[in-house]
Amino acid sequence: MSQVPFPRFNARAMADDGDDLQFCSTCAFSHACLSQGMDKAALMDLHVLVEHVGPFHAGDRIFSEGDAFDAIAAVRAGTVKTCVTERDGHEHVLGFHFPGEVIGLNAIDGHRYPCDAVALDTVMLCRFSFPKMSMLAARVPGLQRELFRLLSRDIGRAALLAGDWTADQRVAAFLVGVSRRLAARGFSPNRFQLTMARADIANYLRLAPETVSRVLRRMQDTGLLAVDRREVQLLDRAQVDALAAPVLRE
Amino acid sequence: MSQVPFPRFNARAMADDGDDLQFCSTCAFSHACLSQGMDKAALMDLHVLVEHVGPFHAGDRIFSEGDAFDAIAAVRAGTVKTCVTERDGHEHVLGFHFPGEVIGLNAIDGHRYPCDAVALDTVMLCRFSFPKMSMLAARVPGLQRELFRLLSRDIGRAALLAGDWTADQRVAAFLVGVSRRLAARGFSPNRFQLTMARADIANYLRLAPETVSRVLRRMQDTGLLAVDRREVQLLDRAQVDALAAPVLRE
DNA sequence: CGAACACTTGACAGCCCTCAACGTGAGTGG
DNA sequence: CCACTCACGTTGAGGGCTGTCAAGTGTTCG
Repeated sequence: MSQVPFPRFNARAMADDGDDLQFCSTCAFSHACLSQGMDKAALMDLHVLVEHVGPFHAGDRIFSEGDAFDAIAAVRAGTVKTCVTERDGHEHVLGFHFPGEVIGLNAIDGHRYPCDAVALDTVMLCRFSFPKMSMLAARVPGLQRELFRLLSRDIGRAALLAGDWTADQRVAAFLVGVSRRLAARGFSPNRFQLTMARADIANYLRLAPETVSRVLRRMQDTGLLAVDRREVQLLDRAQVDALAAPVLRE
Repeated sequence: MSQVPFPRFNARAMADDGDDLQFCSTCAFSHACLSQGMDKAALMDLHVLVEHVGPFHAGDRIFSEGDAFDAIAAVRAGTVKTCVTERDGHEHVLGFHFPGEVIGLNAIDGHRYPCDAVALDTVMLCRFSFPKMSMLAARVPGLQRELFRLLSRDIGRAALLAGDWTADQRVAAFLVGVSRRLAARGFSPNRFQLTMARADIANYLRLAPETVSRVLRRMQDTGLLAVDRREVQLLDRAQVDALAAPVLRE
């Protein structure tokens, strides 16, 4: 759990990046970058803005609550957990962030990060200076739209788990959510590895770890899925979807 | 519960508006409008953008889930409830919006309103065309910053009630929140009228109406507050604050 | 005055948390 | 190769908070 500063641009890391175009296609800003409306000069400006940082390793702190905010970041590889720590030391998991997703948006108001971000495995990031990005957004309507859209979407997402759902509905919604987000990156939607511990899942869903265990056991016994340690296989996708539907509002 | 379209600018209503400057000082965009950095021409542009709409009356629908999104609105007077209706007809209250606060921000992503907005009493609004406001924001850095800030803040707010708090903590946090927001508009922080029904409060807090009743009764019995129908008086502010503190992260 | 509605109060049950013990797999050192 | 350790996960028993159901009270409005 070593403290790692949010490092600046690392020339060595970038040299290893491989195909930048392919990278962009999975990035949260791909819509903005690749939209036909955006002129070449602006696109170049955005790419110059990017700083590739990492790797972070499991347990590394990417930023901490209270740190001065000056950048948002897109996850390029790995999984990031965002959480807050109560005064009594108890931790609240706010969310998990997979490749292509953006962290730090909730820090714009307040100019400080309102939560910690922790790497769950080996994480690579693309860092964007927010002041610079704001200036660019003023010149590039497509980028401004994209930022507004990402921010707006997170408002709705945060409200999803606020309902008074049962433990089964919550777990099902979590699994469906992970499945969809991984599938969007080309992974198998019905068989995947969870990168986070049971305790993290439980904490995120506002359940006890024991309850998550019991729900997974019950779902396995009824043939909805197969679980082997952190590998999950959705056997009866229709049933799981049906359980998750009210939570996801479908 | 009559269906009312989101009306266009009403010249008669505006004629009754009184002091526009005072109005602006309580508006969510006052920071943007009154900031010294904003040039006169841009300020005028923003004012021209405003359409005063209303009045809406208790039960009137301001917009409905699925309506095409083209405007956000600042509440000028009254209280607005935002909510979604499940397939089974059950309603989920997402939030209450007091004068000076903005509704519609969560509609930017998706281009449709993701929830209903209902007037709880007599409501007056200031309507801003979002496409026009975006264009203006590109020219006026202060306005773009303000929009980013409002969006970012709502992400954090939505996550507040997602924790696994007790009924007492939830009710206390609700009362403290209302108190602060009303106080910011110049009302008494320790004695105020709730504009929403118990059922709406309970629904918003994910509790049963009976539980809200019981908690209020208990708090009254222990001297924390006095309740008379919808009038609430905070008698032991320190205790109520202490109960609400973990929910509000203080 | 009566009806509709909002709110309150009480009894009971159910879901999930807490506490405790046990099982399992990965890493380590002998 | 095996024993040990430790973190993680699972399983079981019991209790508390809150939801549900039901009935009663008070207020507003026609």
